[in-house]
Amino acid sequence: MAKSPKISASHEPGGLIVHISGLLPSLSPAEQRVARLVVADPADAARRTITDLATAAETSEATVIRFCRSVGMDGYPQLRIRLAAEAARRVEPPDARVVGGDIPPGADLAQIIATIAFNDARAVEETAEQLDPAVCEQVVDAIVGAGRIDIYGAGASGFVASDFQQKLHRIGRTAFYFPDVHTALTSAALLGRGDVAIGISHTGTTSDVVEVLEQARARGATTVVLTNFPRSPVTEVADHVLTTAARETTYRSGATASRLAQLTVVDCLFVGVAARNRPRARKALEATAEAVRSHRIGSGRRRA
Amino acid sequence: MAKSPKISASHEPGGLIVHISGLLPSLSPAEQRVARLVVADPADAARRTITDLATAAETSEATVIRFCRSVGMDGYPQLRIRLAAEAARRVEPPDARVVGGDIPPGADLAQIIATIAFNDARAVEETAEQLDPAVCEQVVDAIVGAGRIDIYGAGASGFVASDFQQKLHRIGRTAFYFPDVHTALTSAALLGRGDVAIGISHTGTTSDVVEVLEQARARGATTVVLTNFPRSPVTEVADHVLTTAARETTYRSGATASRLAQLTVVDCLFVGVAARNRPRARKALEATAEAVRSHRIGSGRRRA
DNA sequence: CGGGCTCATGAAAGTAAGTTTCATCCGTGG
DNA sequence: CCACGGATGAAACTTACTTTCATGAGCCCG
Repeated sequence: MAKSPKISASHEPGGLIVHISGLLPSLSPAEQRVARLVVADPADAARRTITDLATAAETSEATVIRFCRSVGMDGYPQLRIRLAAEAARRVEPPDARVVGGDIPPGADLAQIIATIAFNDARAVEETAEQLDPAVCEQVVDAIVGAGRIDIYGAGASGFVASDFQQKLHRIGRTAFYFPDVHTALTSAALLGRGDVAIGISHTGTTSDVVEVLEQARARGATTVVLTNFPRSPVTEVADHVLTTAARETTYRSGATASRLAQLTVVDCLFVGVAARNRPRARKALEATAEAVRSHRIGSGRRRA
Repeated sequence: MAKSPKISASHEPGGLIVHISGLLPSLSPAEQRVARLVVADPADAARRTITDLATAAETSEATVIRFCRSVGMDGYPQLRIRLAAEAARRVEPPDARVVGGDIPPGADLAQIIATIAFNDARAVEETAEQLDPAVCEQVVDAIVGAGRIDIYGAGASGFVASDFQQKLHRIGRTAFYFPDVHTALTSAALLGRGDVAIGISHTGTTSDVVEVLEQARARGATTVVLTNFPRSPVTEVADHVLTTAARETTYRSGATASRLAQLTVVDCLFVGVAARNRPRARKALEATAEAVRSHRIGSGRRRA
């Protein structure tokens, strides 16, 4: 009953391929042919059926099975999935993505997508890393205790401001968003101690936002700003400064990365506020979700 | 005419799991049980035999096969090796961040921030991975050649629609965004061949968006939809389907991750369109940037 | 030089896995 | 109430995988 060696490959966390090529010389000729195919292109081998692989190696299925056993596998299917896993792992992302740089003129869409996504994801991650939880906490405190929350933002930041307003509203906080300076100033004039004014400005230089926060602060409201530039003019009129970390300098991509970063911060604040009063917030969310249900098609799953 | 848009599963470099969770709602109950097992632990699923998996999902082998086909695989073995590859690739962050899960009740803000950022960044990355450049290209073509572009989106998706409109407008494309159904329908009725109608709906079940696209399509316009669920009702009225890959199921975080994913896709399309006519787009961008300069404090530099 | 040995090998039999077919069941809308 | 269409699993079927076994090549020793 003296059978094949069967070198344990189960303790081969990283290198099945290495393992195989290591004991390649100890294999029989026919098995070596199989081994060489496998080592040459693991991913391809994983795709083949045993018969297919046997044919490619100019041998029989039996030999392939023997090969499997020789390298420590139970059988062909096991080898197959191990190979697939192995092959997948060694797909390095060495592709030098342009970090924060411009899209090269000749780029095709696949490249464009990769570059944009990379930068966008990066902006979100880096923003989170540099966000000061202590400041967030203070802002959350202010919002939770506020009688009223006014939110301002012009242009692209206006979307974010509006989003924030909608979120707070959905969990029952009294929040307003003003798209234009005049109504914003009017509203700010009516703020008082205990109220909160939040300004959003990517550059931190939007005069409208500065003016409104100034007004709000003069009335005794707590002022908060969300900007990418921690020393911009707007930070001078803010009690609390929250910053995003988008590197994007050009308007090339319409400042989407900074928008995403802003939305992420807003989301953090929102969840922070909601977490303060979980049951009530949950109930409010459910109620609002219910309200739009009639505009949905089908209650369960969709289509066939 | 009843052309159903193809759900590109063959093209799908990195996100089989994401792809599956996107399709989850469109699957039959028994298939959903299988899908859930697979998504929960791909590596484990890859190890199982079809009979084994069927038993675990309390169903028959036939259903597992149906599931394979539903997600675009040829059969079970193919699914298996793809799963193995997938599982191997995702080098899980050692830090046990809640992926797509809920924020634990006792969480402090630092945790909340980390969790949210992780999920948000993930949504962006995974969306990019599963985006089909070919479809994007077609959409870009349509936009570039369009006489007029109408964009629709309700609720949260409305922000994205509006953002898209603004972006296109800034580079000189004639684009409109309609916040309410009635004006949208009116506008859609005036579309014709060569025009483009773009609908944005996270769930894909927003009846307003479906109606509007239906109308637009009937008038001969090219219809495009951006959704998280590739087999939702809205995809039936779309010539081109673009999908996001946000796993977020609860409304806990106000669907921010899906919003970010949508914005990323919009950004890709925008850059794609702009890249078609670089000089003109650049000039347009500069002109619009100039237009808001007077609302900025300081002429150029900030900080000290 | 040849008998008996080992070992590699593939043909073929055998078993298990995967796939297809089909009858049944269930809910839906006329 | 019936017709219909979709979902589902049992079973037939096909393909893939595994085992068995006979063959034959090399090879050592008589």
